[in-house]
Amino acid sequence: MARPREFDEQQVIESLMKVFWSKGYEATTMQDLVKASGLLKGSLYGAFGDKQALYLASLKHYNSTRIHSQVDMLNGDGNVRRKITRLFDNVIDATKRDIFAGGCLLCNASLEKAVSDKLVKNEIKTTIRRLKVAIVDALKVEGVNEDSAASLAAFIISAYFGTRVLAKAGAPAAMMGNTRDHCLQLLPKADLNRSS
Amino acid sequence: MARPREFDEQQVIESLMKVFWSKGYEATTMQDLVKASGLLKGSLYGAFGDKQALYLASLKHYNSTRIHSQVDMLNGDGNVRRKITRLFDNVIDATKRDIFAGGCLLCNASLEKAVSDKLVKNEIKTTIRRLKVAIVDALKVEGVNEDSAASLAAFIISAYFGTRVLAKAGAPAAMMGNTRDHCLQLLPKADLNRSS
DNA sequence: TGTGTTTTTGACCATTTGGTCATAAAGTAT
DNA sequence: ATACTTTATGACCAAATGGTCAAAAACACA
Repeated sequence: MARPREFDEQQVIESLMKVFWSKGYEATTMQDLVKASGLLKGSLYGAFGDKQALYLASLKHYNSTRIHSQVDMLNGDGNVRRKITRLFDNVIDATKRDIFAGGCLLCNASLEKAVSDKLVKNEIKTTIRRLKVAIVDALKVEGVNEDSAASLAAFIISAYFGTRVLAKAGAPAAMMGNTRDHCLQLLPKADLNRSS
Repeated sequence: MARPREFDEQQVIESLMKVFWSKGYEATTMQDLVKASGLLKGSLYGAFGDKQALYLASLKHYNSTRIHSQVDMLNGDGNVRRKITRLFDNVIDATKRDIFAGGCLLCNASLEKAVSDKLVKNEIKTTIRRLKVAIVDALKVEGVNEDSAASLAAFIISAYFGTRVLAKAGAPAAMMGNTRDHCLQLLPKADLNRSS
């Protein structure tokens, strides 16, 4: 048909995302994105669109690679206690591994772009809804009724997001474990009927 | 001695703060600040310093006018349950009154500037510490031991910050009340000994 | 009234910003 | 080969950015 792309789209988006992740939308310049991606400005615009589109694509990429893995875990096997534990521990582990100071791009986007960019807000709401549904379902499996599950899931997400904010504000790593343990306290205890 | 200031410093800072509050640091231009304050660029620089200094001053003003009132309330009379209830309800009420979409400047600063600006990070940490100490003290009054109180206070702040993020991401107003109620579940029940 | 000091003013600046576009290059299909 | 279509390239742009500065203005004090 015509001249083919010389770059891998996913790979480029991953590199763009890292910039937005660590610097935020406004503090990121097209120069930063050009340098990080290895492409030239014209190619970036041609392939993805303007800066807002690049950000939206980056956020979607973040959600589908970083958040969706958590959703899959929540939808997988295991009891709720184990799942919520892993929800936090996955972040704790990642924090210990990297020195990366970007925090959670989903939270960052919520505070920096949700109000000013409708498409971003929509992507955020959809992703949070997915997270919530996964937690609700995991709770219902253990016999928690619909309303309690919905209420509890929203609360856990609040606590989860809050820790990501506090962590970026310089809170010690132990704080995240502390928050995790308090969330566990609110969950139904292991089903003793089933283990007997 | 010399020519006196023609403006009220607190009043100007209040107007600057509102801009940073609603737009964030990077998205705010000196033009925005000039328009909002009524001063000219030269006066702003002469009186406060550069943009970073304006932001830091705005954040400190936010903390001393918006957060410190919460700290005072926590340090005042009443049992913990009532205090934590009011901690959330004050925000819920303010949200219902204003259509203002700035969220919490302390949270915004945590995600946008804590990593890149040491002075901002310090101000944030100091303010959060004050919040935490106030909650810890309120808990200790009710007989909660030091360690439990510290752990619980940190958790409540996580939940509190998390709701502010979710709210800005478009969560319904009821979510904040839901988070409040779950926090209350973790608190010691009203001291029945004392009421008998 | 005159002197000294600080503020106010707005013109000015280099640099950077996000974004465009004509051209060249690189493929594919005939 | 040739024509056609898409991509890559980098020069280019108007506008906006944060920040400066010399001059004028406004006060306090002697």
